[in-house]
Amino acid sequence: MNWENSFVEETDTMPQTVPRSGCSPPSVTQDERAVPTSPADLQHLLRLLGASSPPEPMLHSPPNPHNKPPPPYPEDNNFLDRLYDFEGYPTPSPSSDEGSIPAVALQPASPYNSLQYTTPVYIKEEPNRLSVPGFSSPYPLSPSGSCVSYGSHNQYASPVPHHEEYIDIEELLKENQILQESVQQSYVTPKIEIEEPRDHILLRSVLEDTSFQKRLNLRPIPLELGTVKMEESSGGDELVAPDIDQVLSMAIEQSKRDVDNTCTVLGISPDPMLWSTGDVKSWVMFTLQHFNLPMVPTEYFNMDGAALVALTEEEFNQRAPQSGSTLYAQLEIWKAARHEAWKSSQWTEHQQPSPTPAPAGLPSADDLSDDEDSEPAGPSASTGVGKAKTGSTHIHLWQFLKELLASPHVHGSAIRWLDRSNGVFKIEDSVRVARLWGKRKNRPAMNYDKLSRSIRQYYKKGIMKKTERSQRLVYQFCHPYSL
DNA sequence: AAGCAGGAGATGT
DNA sequence: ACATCTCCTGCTT
Repeated sequence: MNWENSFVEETDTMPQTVPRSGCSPPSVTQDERAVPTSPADLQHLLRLLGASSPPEPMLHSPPNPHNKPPPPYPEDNNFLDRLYDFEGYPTPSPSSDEGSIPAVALQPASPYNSLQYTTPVYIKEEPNRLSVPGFSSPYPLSPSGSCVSYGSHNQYASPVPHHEEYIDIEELLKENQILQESVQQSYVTPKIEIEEPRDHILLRSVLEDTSFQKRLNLRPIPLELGTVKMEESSGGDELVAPDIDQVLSMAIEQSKRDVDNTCTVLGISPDPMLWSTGDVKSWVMFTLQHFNLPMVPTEYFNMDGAALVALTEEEFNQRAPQSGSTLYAQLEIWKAARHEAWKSSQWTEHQQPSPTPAPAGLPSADDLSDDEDSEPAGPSASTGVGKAKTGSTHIHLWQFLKELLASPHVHGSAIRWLDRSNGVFKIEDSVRVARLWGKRKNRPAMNYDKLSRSIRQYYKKGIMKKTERSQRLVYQFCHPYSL
């Protein structure tokens, strides 16, 4: 593995011929974030149920008396910072010309259930709702954890909770596991049927039990999600029976979005069946990083997506003794998410023509998976914060390449430094790099031929130069640009 | 076949 | 105006 490049990106010190984009702090005001207080609790609930949420290790797992999160990734503590920077999260950029979000509204990936967390899970009564993770970002329904602050980005840190309680959610998790198994089964043998709310029975029964609200000192959850409004002071606290369908659909939608966002970050298809060997390795590395699990040699996962999907949990554990179960569980989530995406696409086609992912198990199309940065389909999207759609299309190619280079754990199989100090890098997977670039610039027809033409334009601009010994797919930044 | 080099017009912001 | 994007021809690996 060549992941040892753990330098700190310093794009902000680079010459800014054009303002960087997508890095302005999302000047979020309370009004903008028209999210009801109670859905914050709902988000917690969804996380408990493993609907999909980032691991948020410091928020939901281990009780940390010092309120100081452990370093997310031992090999590269700046990884998350950079990843979030890449996603348009606040980086002190002197020349941000827009307060918008990158086109790919990248959110921390996290299609992840909570099965692997055996430690008690926190549920918090958050006096300051605005800081509840997932709602302090401009992406109302998105991931949770996006704004978790590592390092310097503490302006988005979650406040110290006033009080916390533990609950035992083993039962919920068990239910969730069963639920997932059923979903997985239906993935394996996809049938053309619309059986929407017939499944999830266990989840439904759990959700219908509102006693947890009192038990956990939570605010009641008014699931008038279609007309979500922020009514902070009016405190609509009357108990409303949760609409299970909406909770479920929120959970599923969230799961799909998280998966899709990870796809954007990694440049892979949302359907594991379509993954190439490189995709599989990227996903494995990313997931291990994401869960703070020990790295394993990528050769252990030298297989394509179809082979990966076919692995049993035991086989995962053989390859990665300490993390096989987690990887396996995550893959299950991905499968389920694809299945759900496919199912919903089956009947949204009749409702309204909206671009939906290619059906899982029907890999007729290519794996472009351009659906990831779609606006949050969740209810709170109706409040008009929607600026995530067309974000940082102004980014320069050289900046973009440096972004990729700055996340070797994520993109190391696509592009990596050969000589960091001299700015020499190599594109290992030209197709993927071009695909990522095309997504970022919203240019679906982008390919490496065009991308490389743009790189060549940099020769006479003094941004890049030819390497001494010309090698295929090897380029070199001119001095100040490589810093 | 894939990549490299560079001209030239088109395009989006 | 600028930074690509797109298409192209010819060359190299």
